[in-house]
Amino acid sequence: MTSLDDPMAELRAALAAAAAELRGSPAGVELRLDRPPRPEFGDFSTNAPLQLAAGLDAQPRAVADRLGELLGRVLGPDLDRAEVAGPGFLNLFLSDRFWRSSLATVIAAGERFGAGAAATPGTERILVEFVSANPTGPITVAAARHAAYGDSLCRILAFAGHAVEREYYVNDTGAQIRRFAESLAARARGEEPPEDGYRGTYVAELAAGIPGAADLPLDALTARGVQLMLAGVAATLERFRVSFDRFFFERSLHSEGAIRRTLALLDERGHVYASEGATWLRTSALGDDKDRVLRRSSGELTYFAADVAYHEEKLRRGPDRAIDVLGADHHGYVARMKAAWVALGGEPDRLELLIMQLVNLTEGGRRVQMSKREGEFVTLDELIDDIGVDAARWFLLQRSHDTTLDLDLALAREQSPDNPVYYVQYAHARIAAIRRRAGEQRIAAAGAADLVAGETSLHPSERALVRRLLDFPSEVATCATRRAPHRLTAYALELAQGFSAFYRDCRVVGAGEEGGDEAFRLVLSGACQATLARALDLLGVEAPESM
RNA sequence: GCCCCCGUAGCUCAGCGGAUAAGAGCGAGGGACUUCUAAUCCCUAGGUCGCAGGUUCGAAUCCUGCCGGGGGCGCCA
Repeated sequence: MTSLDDPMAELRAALAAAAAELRGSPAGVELRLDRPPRPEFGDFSTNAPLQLAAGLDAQPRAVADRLGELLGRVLGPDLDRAEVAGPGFLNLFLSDRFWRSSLATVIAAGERFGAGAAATPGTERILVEFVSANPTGPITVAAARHAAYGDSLCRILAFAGHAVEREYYVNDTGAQIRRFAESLAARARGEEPPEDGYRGTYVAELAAGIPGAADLPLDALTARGVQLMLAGVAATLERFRVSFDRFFFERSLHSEGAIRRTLALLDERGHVYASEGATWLRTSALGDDKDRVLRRSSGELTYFAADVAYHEEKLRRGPDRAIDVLGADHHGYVARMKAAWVALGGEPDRLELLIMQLVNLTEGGRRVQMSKREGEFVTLDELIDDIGVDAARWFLLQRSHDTTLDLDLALAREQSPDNPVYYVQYAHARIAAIRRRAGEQRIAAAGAADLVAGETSLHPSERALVRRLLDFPSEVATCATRRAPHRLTAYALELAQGFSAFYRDCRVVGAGEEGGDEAFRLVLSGACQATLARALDLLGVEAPESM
């Protein structure tokens, strides 16, 4: 997106131009345009005078005065007035001409509105690994949160202009897998799984789906079981609108000697030593609180060793950045992986390890129990059957990834305005209804109209709605850089609220007779609908035409 | 023993790379419109931003300590 597609970027540029005139080159200072809490403080406020005053050795309020004048010259009729406030803030009141031409800019940008926001800091090739749940059982609600988060993050990063690769790491070897296979074998023979095995009923069902399972060698049964389980997992994720570019199998690291090569490489670089019969990686030299075992005294490789090799492989593929979305139980693992990454020659900042917090399901305030041990856990399939994909994704995305999330099934099921996802979808559907009512002719006429030339004074609800629309590009950029899809749920809700208020105050179809501007309102509704649809798409939630 | 997350209105939570005067939804109370989808909107009440220090012209936001809640780790995967 160029600044020509983003009215706020143009406004910021105008501010920078005025500041530059005051001071030459405003290098090193961040000139911010904030949204004041109340309309009396204007449409936007800036701390620029405070920032500039220090370098100019002048009173901030005097600087604010002069900046206001300069800005008036740069913005011309777009600026209604500028007021100095507090210690040296400048409150800006934009004119209807600004709102009108801004809407025209948004419409001209079309599909590009809000896209490519990452261009300024630079686009990157980003490898995102998420879910990576062991193929020993169905996707749980905790993993569902990973799926929703990782997928939405990828959508946002891609929309912001990055090249994103989505990857699922499959732990298809090791002790857990062995227990899984043994449980399958037991079920196939009609026996109970071993004490430390997997006891869920799905194991028996899976075993029943493997011809001759009771007589297969354990290796073959393992391969078949993992394959079937993973197919089920992928199908569930597909249903949840989550897809991957690549499933990476841990087994391939063993069979192709990648782990051995990685260990040799680390040894060459002097990061490895032997002690107590085990082989260790000296992670403590790189920020970890102790060294970590790569090969146990028994000769067995650790899970960590495989993961180091996996990251060596990632590093060799040459992405600008790798993001690992990990479970809460992996937080102790962050320091050692980061150390390994650096030992492998990676730049520390190019590996991001994001820790997801847990999900609690509640039902009207009561906690719903989830116990994987007993095989009585809520699966993603069950969650989708209960509340639907849209509600599930929305509620799982609503909170920051690093905070514990309570999902109220009763609320998520509800089809009422109390339920935010329905509220937002309803606003979208309602706009669709208005446009159907208007008909193609009026919409075409509105599209051809000169919005800026409109004479009528805008209703406050119209201005407020345009302003919320203009927030979209920077909101997307923030969501991308802070890896924070949850902010988009808040934005979508605010935009929907803005539309609902506008809808109440302003007749759209046939507005001309009541003093409003039908063309402007049709175009505004359309832009609002498109932006709601885009925000929902980035969250992986559908935007219905009718409800 | 070590580590992570959280503590903001009655409830659920945004905000937390500092900045004028703290936000939303639900719940509570009051009201509007009788429509282009009432699956709506507006107003009111309600907060020592866990506590105590510190940095700063300025802290819910950054730092330190403490208290309370949740969770994790310690050649498991």
